[in-house]
Amino acid sequence: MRYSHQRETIKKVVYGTDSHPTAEWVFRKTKNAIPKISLGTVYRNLKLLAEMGQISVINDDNISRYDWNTNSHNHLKCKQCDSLIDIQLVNDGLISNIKKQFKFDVDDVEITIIGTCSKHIK
Amino acid sequence: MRYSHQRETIKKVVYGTDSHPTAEWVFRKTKNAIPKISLGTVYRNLKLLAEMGQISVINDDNISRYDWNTNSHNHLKCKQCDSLIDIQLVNDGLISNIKKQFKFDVDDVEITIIGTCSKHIK
DNA sequence: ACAATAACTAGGAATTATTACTAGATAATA
DNA sequence: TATTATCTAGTAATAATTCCTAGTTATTGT
Repeated sequence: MRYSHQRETIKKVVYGTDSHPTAEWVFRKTKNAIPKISLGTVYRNLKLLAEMGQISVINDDNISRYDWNTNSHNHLKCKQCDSLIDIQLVNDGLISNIKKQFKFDVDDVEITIIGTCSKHIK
Repeated sequence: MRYSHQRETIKKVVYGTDSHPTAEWVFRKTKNAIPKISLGTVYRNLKLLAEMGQISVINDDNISRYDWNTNSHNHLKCKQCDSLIDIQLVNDGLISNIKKQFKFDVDDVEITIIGTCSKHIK
């Protein structure tokens, strides 16, 4: 893998936000630094960065969002403002339980709590 | 809402499988009964059935899959065979914990366990 | 420093999943 | 059974993403 200015910039953009941005958002943001960058380049490099384990991909309502936080963690998703908030739930026992109960080898546990965040509870 | 033969057939197709099928799969299956049915009709009716709470929609790797089981439940997702298996995890306390800790009103808890199912563990 | 070259990019075309549109068909109703 | 509002087939449009290609750039050996 060769160094690329585009890829480094894209990575910095993703690392610079907690908003779990879409490819489109990363594209617009990266354009500030590299006006001639193309959307395809953004997609290709987001994919590469994910494959290298430098960012992670979140599947949200059939569109991909990206996250600098590659540690296993969970999300609160607010239906009002569509924001994703990182949280850390402890699943001690859950994984070994699943393994025993279903003979299923667990790689990751994805938990998304859907609801209304504090800003939108009236 | 008027009765429609197409919609009833689509509903039966979804209710007839545990495989969490895609729209495309439902389309092909429904064609056996109604050869002239169109893909758009399948999509429209899957959406209507979901809005009426008669089926539920699962977001899997940026494509929608449908489920007759509308009770809140969780999934084991096997990376090898791409199958989704229904499971029921008890989250006693989790919801009230989230509510207290984050002032977040919980509607639903989505849990997907990613890994390898018994068929593919060697 | 320079040439060779493999990897990378911009730009646009292609693909995939899904939704929108419209003229004609059909279920409900009176 | 005539009316009408809803539904369908077929097709066009849209959105997110990937693919393709000629030209550009980082790297490596000289």
